[in-house]
Amino acid sequence: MGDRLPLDFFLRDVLDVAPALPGKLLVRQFNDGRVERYRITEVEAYRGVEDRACHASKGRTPRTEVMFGQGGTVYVYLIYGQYWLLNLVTGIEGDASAVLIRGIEGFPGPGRVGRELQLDRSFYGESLIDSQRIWVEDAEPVSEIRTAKRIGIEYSGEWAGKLWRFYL
DNA sequence: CGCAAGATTGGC
DNA sequence: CCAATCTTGCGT
Repeated sequence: MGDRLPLDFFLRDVLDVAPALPGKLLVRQFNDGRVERYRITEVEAYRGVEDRACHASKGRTPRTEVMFGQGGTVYVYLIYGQYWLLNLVTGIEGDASAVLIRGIEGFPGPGRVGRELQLDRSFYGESLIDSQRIWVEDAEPVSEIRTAKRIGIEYSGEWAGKLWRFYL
């Protein structure tokens, strides 16, 4: 079992943080005290106000507010009225970047991740450094990280072509 | 205030 | 292919 990833891990460019996440352990302590560790298998980087695929490109709104703050926090949002998608905010204040957790071992797909982890709006802004219910732990380095285009953002023009998806 | 679209999933 | 289900940003 590794150590919890410290604040410094998240205070870097999202393009440095995202590829470092596959293989690491996403840890969740549920209400009944049960602790589960899930190996992260797939993520995507969303890089600030310039990245048209990033929600922060809409500007600072109640929804994107947390992304504009310092990294090391959780950004969750409900999509299609059904799934809570989990993002880890990265960078220094103002970077407005985050990593979408697209898959964990046994639960591929961002919607499935949120369902397995029983996420809801109360996780918005949660600190990955202090939280007693969700955090990330270090693990053995993985051999190879693959890259691909991000999924479901065809509307974002040139940004749709970036190889900002990272997976095992 | 109304409305269309959404970083998805599962079923037909 | 398409419905589910509801929040959000934007236009009127």
